[in-house]
Parts: sequence; structure tokens; C-alpha cells
Amino acid sequence: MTSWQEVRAEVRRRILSREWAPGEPIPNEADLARELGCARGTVNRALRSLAEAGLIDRRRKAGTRVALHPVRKATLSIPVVRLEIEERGFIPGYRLISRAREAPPAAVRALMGDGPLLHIVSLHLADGAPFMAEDRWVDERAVPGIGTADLKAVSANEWLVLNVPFSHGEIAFTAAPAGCFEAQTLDCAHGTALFVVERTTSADGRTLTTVRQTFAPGYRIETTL
Amino acid sequence: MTSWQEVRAEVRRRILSREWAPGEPIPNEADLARELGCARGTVNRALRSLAEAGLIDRRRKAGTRVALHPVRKATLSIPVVRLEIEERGFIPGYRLISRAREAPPAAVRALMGDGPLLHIVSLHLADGAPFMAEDRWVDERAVPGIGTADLKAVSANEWLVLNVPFSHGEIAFTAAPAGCFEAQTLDCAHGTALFVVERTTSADGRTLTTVRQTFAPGYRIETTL
DNA sequence: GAGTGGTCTAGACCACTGT
DNA sequence: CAGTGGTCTAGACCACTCC
Repeated sequence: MTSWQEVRAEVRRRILSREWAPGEPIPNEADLARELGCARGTVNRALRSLAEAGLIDRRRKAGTRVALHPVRKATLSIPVVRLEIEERGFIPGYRLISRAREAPPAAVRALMGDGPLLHIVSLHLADGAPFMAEDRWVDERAVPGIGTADLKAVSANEWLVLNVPFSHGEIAFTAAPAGCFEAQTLDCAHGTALFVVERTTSADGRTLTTVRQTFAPGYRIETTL
Repeated sequence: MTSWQEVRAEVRRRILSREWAPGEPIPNEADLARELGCARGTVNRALRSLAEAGLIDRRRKAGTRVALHPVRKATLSIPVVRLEIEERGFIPGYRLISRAREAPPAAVRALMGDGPLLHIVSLHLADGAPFMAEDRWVDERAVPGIGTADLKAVSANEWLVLNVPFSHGEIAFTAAPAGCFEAQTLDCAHGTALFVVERTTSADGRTLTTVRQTFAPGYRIETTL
């Protein structure tokens, strides 16, 4: 019993077997280290891992307790769309639909201010079939270079990932019916239930870009718990 | 420059500022520790954190490199539904719709075998309004006690979390149109675009339960990147 | 074979917080 | 105030993997 993975496994076993019941405190790090025959640092590493997984709650002085409601955490990797398409075994494609300097609608203006924004609409393909339609607004002042980027060759999605480091972002997942635009670009019936991802990224407190990605029917995100 | 958070911030700064470009190797732990004036363990902690975040790639002997495609990782916490409703500021409610020992459809049988399964259908409410409809199959042999649980008082969702430790799970997110059942229970029009979560949990290689949760219109999951 | 990250140790000090 | 987790250190050995 020397590795932190072994310590974690043993503690997890005691929790799952109800030897240590939900809500109950477990021994402190020093005691556990003595019992299991390892350094306190090793126990700390193991317990930190379990705390991140949501299986235990830790607080200084109060000690460590088995979580009352073990919170499952699902981690989603959000790669560049092109890579996601390749990972699913398709040949990726891309088409720029429009690109214009426009006054944004109210919802976008609330996020990104009144300045003129670049509005980029594009379509990503998998094996030639529509995969995802992207409607994006970019703050030209916050993202120098986007004005001259060749968005016919490289998608805005990819250009931004490669050229604009960001510090913070928000992402949301919803379902929405296909509107006229989606029905046409994604080749589906008006009103079809589609999976939607909305993302906003910012740096230094400024919103760089906000995007709404609508996926073709049947799209699903999968991961393990 | 002594804390691992400071080290991480400094390394992140150099990456974001392109001082260390994507794909390029960065100094090894020992060198970095010397330069920044701290122990190697501290640098290790910082770099491990950045690797988990997807900003760098690390391999023994090959060293550490700035990731070519910084993979965004979104972590979703999946709490018990009742807690999720409370967190959104609503008063949670729950209604058991049906509960029967039935032969499962082919899709479920493929996952959970031929044995007789318990089929539980229920509805979760937020401030009295429909919030989520749940269609669940449970393997009675693998989950002893579910047969006698009072599922009118405690939702199957919560009963399982409290009584059945699991070791592994899969989760998927999709969009689907409301069928007759969803339209009726969630009080929406037939065909409405709804957000769907499908989950399967297992332990010791046996599938314990599989569930399809359909959320009322407007539902969205949000998180930060 | 050798360089790099992964980990363990023993000890120390500190920050937070319940009592 | 005192107990507990959080972290840092200096040194060591090991596992992996590229050359």
C-alpha cells in the first residue's frame, strides 16, 4: 500500500462498501498514512483525487467526510470541429456562407457592446453531408487579424483557436427547433429538433467572440462518468 | 514565485503570449524549478494542472510541449435532479407515473440482458411545472432492494444514488422531438425540440440501470471552460 | 542507454475555520 | 486557540520511451 492510486482505491472501497457511510467523517490524513503505511503526502494526493471526483468533501479543521450526494462529473472535451469530425470517422469539409460587418442583434449587443462586429456564417461537413451550422460574431477590435484572415480556407473556428488565446469561456447546451436557415443549410425539415451549443469566449475582461453552433439531426455528445 | 499556482500562471502567460509557441517544447521540470526558484515538486504540480486542462502535452523522455490544439474541457456536474431543481431556485416536486416488471424493448435488452427488468416512469417538477420526464429500466437482480423501495416518496433517481454505489457510467446528450408521452407529461406540443440525457451506470461489469431523461422546453446546461 | 516526467518520503510551516 | 487540510522542500528512485 504505497502508491496514491492504491490508497485511493482502498478509500473508495471503504466508501462504496458503506464501511464509511455518507455524511460520516473519515480519519485524518496523518492517521490514514500511519494505518496504510505511507507518507501523508501520498494520502493527500489520493484524497484530493477523490474530492475532485466528488466522492468526499474536505474542509480544513472540519476534516474529511463522505459526500452526502456523490456528484457525478462528466468531462467533455471540446476540440476544433474539424478534429471532432475526423474522430467520428468522417472526412471533414467546410464552406463559408457569409461574412459581413454588421450591426448585431440586441442579444449579441448585450454581450459584446455596440461596436461594429464581424458576422461569420459557415457550414461544416462530414463526408460531404451537413454536420454543423455556425453563426458567429467577432469583435474586430479585440481580435486583430480576423479582418484579413482567409476564412474560405480555414474555418473561423480553427483560425480563432490557433490565433487567439483566450482566458475564459462559457458554454451552454440546449435543444432548439430548426428555423428557416437551419432547415436549409442542414437539409432538414423546418422545426426538426436540433442540438445547439452556444459559446462565448473572452480575454482580459473583453468578449472576443460568441457563437451558436447548430448540429445536424442525430448528433449526440457522449462521455463517461 | 513559490506557489504552484504562481508557477502555473507564469507558464500559462508564456504560452498565451506565444513566448512558447504551440508545438514547441518547454524547459524540463528541473530547469524550470531552478529558473523560477522553487522545488521541482512545485513545478510538477503546476504543469500537471496545465496538462489536465489540455494546454500542454507531457510525455516521459519526450518532455513537455505546448499543445497544438488546446482542447477545451468542460466539466459538467450531474447532481441528483432534486438538487438541480433547487439550485435553479425552484421548489422541487416529484410524481411516480408507473412502475412495472416488464419485458424491455430491444434497445434496452441489448444493454441489460434478457432478464425481467423493472420499468419506472416518473416526472420531476419545478415550482409545480413539469421539469423532466424520466424513463428508467433497472436490473432487479443487480440492484437488490429496488423491488421494495417506496418510489412514491423518493424518486428512483435519488434512491439509486443513495443506495447503489456504481463504478462506471456513460452519459450522452442529444436533442429529440417530443413524442406523445413527452408532449403529454411535459405539457408541450408534439414535436417540440427537447433536450435529452441518456445515462447508463454499471458496477462489476453488470449494467445496473439505464435511463432516458427528457427535459421541458427551454432547458439548458451551462458551464465554464 | 539516458533523459524526462511520475511518484514517494520525511519534515516543516502555513491558512483556514470550528469550537 | 487548536486541529486539519494545503502546500513547499530536498532528495531519491523508478518507469517509460525516444534515440
